[in-house]
Amino acid sequence: MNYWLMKSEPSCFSLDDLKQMPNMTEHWDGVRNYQARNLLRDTIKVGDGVLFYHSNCPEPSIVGLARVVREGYPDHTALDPREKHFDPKSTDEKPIWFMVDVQYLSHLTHPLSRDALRQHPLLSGMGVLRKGNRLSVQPVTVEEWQAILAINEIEDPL
DNA sequence: GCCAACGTTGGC
DNA sequence: GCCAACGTTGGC
Repeated sequence: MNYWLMKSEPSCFSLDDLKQMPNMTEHWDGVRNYQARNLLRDTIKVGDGVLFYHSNCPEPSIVGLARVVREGYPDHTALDPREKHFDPKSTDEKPIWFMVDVQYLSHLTHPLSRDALRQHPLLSGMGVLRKGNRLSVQPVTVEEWQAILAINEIEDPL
């Protein structure tokens, strides 16, 4: 069991959007960074926990929880020329980019802003706070996961 | 909108 | 293989 933080711009795809999908599930497509790709393809497993992070918005925050319900498979949006994230180097035979499916679990009653994370002794070291960190999928420790659950007074949903 | 940090590209 | 130029990310 591993834990991950996934970033999304709420103007593009928010936690509410995920909740409103059929089965509250959506594929996490469009990642075009090799380090994140490797995680999506090789490391992230069904049942892993996901912290849903809103980036590039007035108050960037961890806003909710999700879980992985399908493991790495080719990102079809890389194969479609009409798609924004189309990549001509990726093919059906040799896909370059991968995605997983994530399912909505819950909103946090106390979303955690960057300031809130910085002020918490167990969360101030989180990767998402590091300067220049642009990884859109990044690992979270079990301590960080549990601290966030404790702050929100919720049982581990996984 | 600004700009720093980072990844990628491509000429050499 | 180096490195400058460029595009993107993302906090502020």
